[in-house]
Amino acid sequence: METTTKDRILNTTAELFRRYGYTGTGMKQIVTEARAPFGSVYHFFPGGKEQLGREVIGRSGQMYQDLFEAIIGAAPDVVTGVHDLFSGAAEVLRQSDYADACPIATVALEVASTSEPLREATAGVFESWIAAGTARFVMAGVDETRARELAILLIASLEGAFILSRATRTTEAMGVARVAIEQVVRAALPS
Amino acid sequence: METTTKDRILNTTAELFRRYGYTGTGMKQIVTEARAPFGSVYHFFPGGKEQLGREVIGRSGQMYQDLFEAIIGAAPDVVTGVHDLFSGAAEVLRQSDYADACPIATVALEVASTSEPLREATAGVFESWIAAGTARFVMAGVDETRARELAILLIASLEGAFILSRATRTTEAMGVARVAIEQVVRAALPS
DNA sequence: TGGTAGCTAGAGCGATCTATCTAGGGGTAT
DNA sequence: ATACCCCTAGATAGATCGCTCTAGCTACCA
Repeated sequence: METTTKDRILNTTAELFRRYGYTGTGMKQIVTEARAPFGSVYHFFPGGKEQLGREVIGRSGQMYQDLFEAIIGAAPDVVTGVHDLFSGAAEVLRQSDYADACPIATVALEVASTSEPLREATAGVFESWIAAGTARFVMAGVDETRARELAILLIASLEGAFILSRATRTTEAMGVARVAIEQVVRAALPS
Repeated sequence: METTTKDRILNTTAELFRRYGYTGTGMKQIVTEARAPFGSVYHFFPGGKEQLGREVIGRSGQMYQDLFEAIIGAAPDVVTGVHDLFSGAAEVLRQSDYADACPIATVALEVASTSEPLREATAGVFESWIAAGTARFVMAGVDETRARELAILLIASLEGAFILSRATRTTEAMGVARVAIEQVVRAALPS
């Protein structure tokens, strides 16, 4: 696992973006942390920091989508799945001393008005998360339109709870969001 | 209005933070945009960028809280107030070409793991927003514990919807969050 | 009129930023 | 062995970062 230099660069950059954001993460910092030679970064990513950013955003987005689907897939029903999702997020926050939250949100807010390619990359991730969530709710018997609304609400609440939790160093918001979304989802399921 | 140099610096910095974040905003950029001499920034804020950041966070937090209270205060009931709040946010997003969202969220995510004083400043803002929201729901007849949960859920959903809206350049998430929170609040009110 | 405080004004310092450059190592194919 | 290519390696350029410094302007008071 992670034997190649390129993989080390991608993984390290993803972790640094999650904690310090896009502008807050330097190329020097990336190569140092990844134990990679400086020249290798521009060999693998000739488009520079922006190209590296695009690939990291896409990769992190896919990895988190896989994680979401694994968590919800392992649960006996979709309400329990939602519960496990928020509980898992709270657990990661606590274990990382409130450093590791969503790998996309920070970058998304930073680049929304500065880099159109990066903004599109974050939008693509959110769209695919929404699509995945919609599919899961449809599978549980919710009609398409309502399913998409539930998916958007779930993701928005999760992201918002991440912000409040990281700022206050508390999982209170994550717990509140969990209970609320559980109830909304339960009410939307066919009886 | 905004006659003094100090006020111009504070207002300009607040606007730049909202669009480009904390690390993405430079001191040179601030003085240029504010048409202020460079020395004045360090005259008024001897603590440098961090002190300026703290004051801007506190000020923006207070201004937005006043705005929230004005919007909700002008509404005939609290559900309509919630409606107007989300609608207003969507309107500002559209009018600013999805540049102007929450002035605190971007900075909060950026500094959470890099500057403890700034992190505390953002936490203080969120706490006071939660307190204000809680008070409003209590006034509408909701018991204290549930009122705080509603306030947290409201703020988290709003912040999350800001992220999705800015990234996708759509107000869909803001609309979905609006309807959902309206219903949750309505259900929590005494009948 | 001279002194003082508050603010303006911007040159410039050291550090750090992203990115480019050249040079060389190491494996594979011929 | 030789040629070739992928990748390593890091010095360094040029711009920008936050910040410090000195000097001067303006208004008010003695």
